[in-house]
This record gives sequence, C-alpha cells and structure tokens, in this order.
Amino acid sequence: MDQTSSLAPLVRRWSGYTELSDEDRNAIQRLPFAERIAPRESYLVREGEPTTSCMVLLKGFAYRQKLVTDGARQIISFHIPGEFIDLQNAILDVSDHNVQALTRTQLAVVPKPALLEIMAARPAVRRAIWLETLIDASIFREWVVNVGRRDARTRIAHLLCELVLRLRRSGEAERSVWEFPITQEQIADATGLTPVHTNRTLQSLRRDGLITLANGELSVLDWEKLAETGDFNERYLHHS
Amino acid sequence: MDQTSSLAPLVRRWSGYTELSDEDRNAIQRLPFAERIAPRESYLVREGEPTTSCMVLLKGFAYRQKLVTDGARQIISFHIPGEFIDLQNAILDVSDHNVQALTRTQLAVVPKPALLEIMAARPAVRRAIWLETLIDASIFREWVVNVGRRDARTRIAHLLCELVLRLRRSGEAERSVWEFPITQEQIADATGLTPVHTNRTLQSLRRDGLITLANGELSVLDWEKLAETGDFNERYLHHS
DNA sequence: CGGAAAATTGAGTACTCTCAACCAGCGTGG
DNA sequence: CCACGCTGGTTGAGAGTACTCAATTTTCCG
Repeated sequence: MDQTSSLAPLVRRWSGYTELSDEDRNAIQRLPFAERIAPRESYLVREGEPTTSCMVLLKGFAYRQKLVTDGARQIISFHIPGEFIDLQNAILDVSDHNVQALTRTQLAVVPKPALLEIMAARPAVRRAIWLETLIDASIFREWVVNVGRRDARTRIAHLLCELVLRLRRSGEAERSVWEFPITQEQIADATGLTPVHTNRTLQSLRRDGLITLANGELSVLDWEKLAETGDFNERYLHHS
Repeated sequence: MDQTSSLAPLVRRWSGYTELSDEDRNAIQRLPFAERIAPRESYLVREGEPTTSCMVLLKGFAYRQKLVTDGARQIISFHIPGEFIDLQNAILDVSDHNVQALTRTQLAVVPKPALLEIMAARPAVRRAIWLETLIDASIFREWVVNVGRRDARTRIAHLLCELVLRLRRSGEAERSVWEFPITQEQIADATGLTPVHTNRTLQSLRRDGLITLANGELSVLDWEKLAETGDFNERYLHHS
C-alpha cells in the first residue's frame, strides 16, 4: 500500500461529527489503503459491480449518477475532498449506482474488511460512519424535493447554496470565491434540466447579481438573496 | 407500555436482511415500546422536532414528505407495515422531514435509548438496522432519478412497480390485487406532477391494459410491460 | 343519507425542451 | 507561434409536456 498521502482529511471530517478519542484517530489513520489517481470523467464505481472497497476523496471532486434507459443521466450527489464516495458499499454487496471523477482526483481505497473491523471495534468511529451515511441520505431526500417540486431557477440556486455551504464547512469558511469545476451540463444533470435551460437560468442568476460563475470559479455575491431564491434551509445538512 | 401487539413484523422483516440468532430475535421482541393509533393524514413526525423515539409501522401505510416555501408538497417515500418510518432519527438529533399517516395506522413507538442499546449490544441487529437505512437511502437515490429524468408515464409506472414489489416481498408474494389506499394527489406529490396530469397518465396506463386502479385497489395486469414502461430495475431495492 | 374528498374532464397557458447554429477558451501539434 | 479541434458555453426559434383554472361526477366516510 502506497502511503505517501494520509487519511488526515477523513479524521478532520469525522471529528466534526462526533467526539473521537486519540485512539480513535490513530485507528483511523492506521486504516490500510491504496492510493489511486483517477483522470477526469473516469468511472470510480460502476452500478452492478460487486463491492470490495470504499474510497475516500483526498483531492478533487466526484459525483454519483445513474443512467436511465433512454441514455439520460441523473447526477445524485457531488463530493468534495474528505468525503467517502461510496461508504454504503461497506455493507451492501452490489453497487446500485455509478460514481465518476469530476476532476482529476486522488483517492484512498480502503478495503471493506478493514472498515468493518474498525466499525466493530470502535463505537465512536461507527457513530461517525453512521452519521456520514445518514446525512448523505438526508441530502438525497432534499434532492428529491429539489427536482420534484421546485422550478429551474430555484433548483439551481438551491444546489449552489448546498455546495457552497459544504465547501465552506470543509475548508476556509471565510472564502467568497470558490474553485467550481462543475460544468453546466453537470448542473443540468443534477437538477433534472437541460443544458440549454441551465445556461439561461444561470444567466438570470448572474443578471440579478446573485452569483458570478465563469472559468471554473463561483462567487456568491448575495448569500441572503441566493438562499431565498433557492428556498434553502440548511437543516437537512445536519451541521450541528 | 401497552403491549397488546408485538414487534413480530419487525423480526420478520429484519430476518430477511441478515441472519438473526434466537437471542437476537428475543432481544428485538423485548424492545420496550408504546402502542399508538394515528388517524389518517395525521402527522407522526414533524420537521424541526427533536427526536426521542422511532416508530415501527404495525398496520396501515405512511409517507414521508417535505414542504417547499410556496406550499407544494413532495412525498419522499411510502412505508408499509413492518418498516420503521424514521429509523435515522435514532442517530440524528432533529428531524429533517415530516412523516404522515396515509391510512389509519397502528404504530410501535420505541424509545431511542433502547434502540441505541440493542445496536451497541447485538452486531447482527446493528447490521439489520444498517441495511434498512442504507436501502432507504438507495430508494431515495432512485427517486431522485425518477423525478429528475423520467417523463410522467414512466415515473408513475416506476412508482407502482416499486410499491408492488415491496408489498409482494413483505406479504403474500402471489397476490395480484393489492389494497392501495394512495390517492392520485399523493401519487402526484410523490412523482413531482400535478393531480390532473397524474389522473390523465393513470388513465393511459389503464387504457393500455397495464393496470387496474380504482376504489383503493391496484392490480397489475401485465407486469412485464409495466416494468418496461417504468424503466424499472429492481437492483436498487437490494432484495438479496 | 349528506357533505366532503377524490376522481374526471375541458380549455387555455407556460415552463422547459429540442434542434441547430455559433462563439470562446484552451491544450496540442505542425 | 499560430492553427486546429475539442469541449463548454451561448443564442434563437419553434414545439410539447405538463401546468393552471374551473367545473362536474363519483366515491367515501361520518
């Protein structure tokens, strides 16, 4: 196992969920993992595959998606560094959706047995993993609402609010300009819209002075108005 | 605690997920609970409330929903007897969505501490609970796809397929006519459509000989065609 | 049995989609 | 060093699925 990098981002993230002892932290840091670099747009997990490991995103972004029969793609979630992209596969035998790298990514591939072991041995770690998957599920629920009952403008504003808040929580909270490598086509696939309509809707958000989004950089010019436009209530993120 | 009824439906359900020893089963049966009868359409859990217990549906149907600011409602899942309606609340502190009784329901209200205790003490039970929440999450993901990337006809057919399969699994597998107390308005709220369009779409499914749905009874006349129409692949239900 | 809820029908509307062309940025290679 | 080609973004016009509003019929439930 190549350990030039470390699972420190994971420890940091989970410490935000629950109280971890030094021993817990050490146990996490000592999890065996293989490092993997994946190019942009490559598949990290495929639907239907038996599961053997779980991956932590160390650098870069990723997203989960499912394809429908007519070829359309629905993005189900985006992931930022420090997050597991397929934690549920520690328990489930077969993956029920695909995961793709959004940018070039650096991943830590943790074998399932090691994860099951640390979960059995360490209640606090187990609790952190529980919370991570439950918050994931809460986000999925909110996405059902987003694509089901909001119009295009609201949907996109909501998505942007969520991503900004998660980025803010994981890194420098003060920042107002974010590296944002998500294409309009991907925003469209996440919100259930077409790229063309996504484009027009983003323009309207820009025109109204809510955001700036160009060249892979997003800045929120008016958080209050963006949150209002996006019908955004952060409760579902369970940021204690 | 009133124990005129029993948690047998729960034992049955969880036995389908994982191997449970006699002791595990007994421990589940001995969980303390209060019985509760809730009238149709009453709220069982409210978004924003602190969580104190989890409820198993013993009789009747329930659904989870969230409301958006303009008043529209998105149904997030339906629940059938034997299922927990808010299992994630064993870990999360505040509920992030509402749960309503769809019919008059009979519930077992299990205090959170008892659940946390059995999870700490019994790995097999913990595993069953894990699986239940993870399969829930998988269903949410599929719903994101359903409302995000399928047209009205496909969405409704997909929803019907899911419900029939889950009913079939929980009860008499051979049945072809089902008690189906879900109104068209609720189907609309689950699929992100309006009641009027839902009505017309159901008519088209009936006209094409796929289903019969009237007076609270659903029968699937042509499962193959319904599944094809609904772009339905049952993998996401993780019925081993 | 009677009022309310649910289902149905009709007509007009609109939000979002489709198709298609065009522009801009950027990495690569001649 | 600039052209080329690709990907991503933008614009225009026309079409359609699903929505809105509103009235009517049917079914349910007290």
